[in-house]
Amino acid sequence: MISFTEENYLKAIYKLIEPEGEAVTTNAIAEKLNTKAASVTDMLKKLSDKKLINYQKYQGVTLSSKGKRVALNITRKHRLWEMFLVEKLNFKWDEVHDVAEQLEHINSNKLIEQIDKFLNFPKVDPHGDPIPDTKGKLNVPKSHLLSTFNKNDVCTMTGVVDHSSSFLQYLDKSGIALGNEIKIKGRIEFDRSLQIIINKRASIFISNEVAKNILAIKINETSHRKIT
Amino acid sequence: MISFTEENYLKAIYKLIEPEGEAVTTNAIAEKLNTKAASVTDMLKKLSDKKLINYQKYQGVTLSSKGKRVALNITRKHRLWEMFLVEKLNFKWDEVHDVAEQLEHINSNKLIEQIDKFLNFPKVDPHGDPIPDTKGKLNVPKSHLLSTFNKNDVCTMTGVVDHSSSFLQYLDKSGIALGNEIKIKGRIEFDRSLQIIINKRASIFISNEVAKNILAIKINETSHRKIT
DNA sequence: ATATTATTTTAGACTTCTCTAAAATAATAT
DNA sequence: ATATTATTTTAGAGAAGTCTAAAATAATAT
Repeated sequence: MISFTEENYLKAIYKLIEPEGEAVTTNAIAEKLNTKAASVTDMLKKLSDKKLINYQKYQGVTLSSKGKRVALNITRKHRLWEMFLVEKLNFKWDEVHDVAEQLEHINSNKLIEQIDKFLNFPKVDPHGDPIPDTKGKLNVPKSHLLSTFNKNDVCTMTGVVDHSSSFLQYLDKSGIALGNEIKIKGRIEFDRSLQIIINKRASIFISNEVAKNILAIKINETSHRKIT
Repeated sequence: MISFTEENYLKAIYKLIEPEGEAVTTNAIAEKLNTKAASVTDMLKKLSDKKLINYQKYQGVTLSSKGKRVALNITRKHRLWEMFLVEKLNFKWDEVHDVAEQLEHINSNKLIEQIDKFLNFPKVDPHGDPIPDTKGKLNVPKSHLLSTFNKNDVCTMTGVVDHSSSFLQYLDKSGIALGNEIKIKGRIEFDRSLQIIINKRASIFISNEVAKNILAIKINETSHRKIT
């Protein structure tokens, strides 16, 4: 049996490992879960005893395959519930996180599979994050930061990096949404802000900071992206 | 803040009080929650300190108005979730209880109000139990045990007393469902079983034990019920 | 009315998860 | 290479909820 708290630790560890694949530190986990390093160490021992993580004192943590399966399953439930809230219950994409955080711990296979079916088996959640399948497979083309595209590139917005309500609400106000076509009109050298055209109509400026938090996939073939 | 466990105690107390309105004993609560009397006593002190119940040593428990409000709110959530599972996710009425038991503790006003709206504001759950409104009001005509009706009475089935899957599955097999018209054809003196006609078509026999677990409302005006 | 039985409460201990403070280890700076 | 700093772990204790065994109270039977 895996407790509510253990599930949260595994999910946090998964999220911290995901981007780079490197072992995660005690402090990083403590910060993510708003708890103290000492509490984390206690829990790491427990998770290690249960073979859910690979852990050696002072050496950081990775997930075992068993732990990864659990983490992906919670992520699957979280993202399906977010989708449900937005698609069926009129929630906005900046309102779903806290509720999904609770719903993800509901334990019923039939329930989550029926939700999946009810939503017609979505591949991504309302923020564009991929929904793992029952086996934990993620099957979505890889996106890139909008900040790495070049002048005249045309792309489709596929996701966000920052999930905070303030950022999501800013995007709403600016008329930037998942699925939009975004064309890079140019970059202002002064502050590295980008001029973009949304859906061939609205032309707006976004800061480089914003561009670094938008994910997209290129449509045309003008040239290659550069690192920022 | 009311914990998960406290919510469960309040709900259990509410359910035990409901039928007769009498103070509830420590042992009754312990049995309902599959726990020990000593644990119950501890929790009763805590709930009493929080003014959620009226409790004096050895004298049994009733709910305070605050406690009743909490209990009704959980009941509301439980029954709305049951309805959701049956109406939208293809659950059978004998499958919903355990999942709803988890879902009822999800804390989000917006969520439960949207579920209510999504279901078009149902008045009763899949077992015919009334769903309290946001204020805790129950607004459904009072039903009676099928065992208390008389020969030639015609009634509509409105609910069940026993909620066990085995009983619900028995009703399914016998073709007895909520909303059915039931006519009392007669009573067999030998074992007090009833012969009934369902929806003017199927004629079957049910034991008095079964009749005591079916709730109904009379349609015609033949005569008056007697106690069993 | 008192003895017996049943119920309820108290006392003390255990589990899970948390914390603070101190000790141990690792990383960094000169 | 060693001193300083930062990170991590250990030790010990607290809160919530549970348990068993024993004590206190209430109910019942004669």
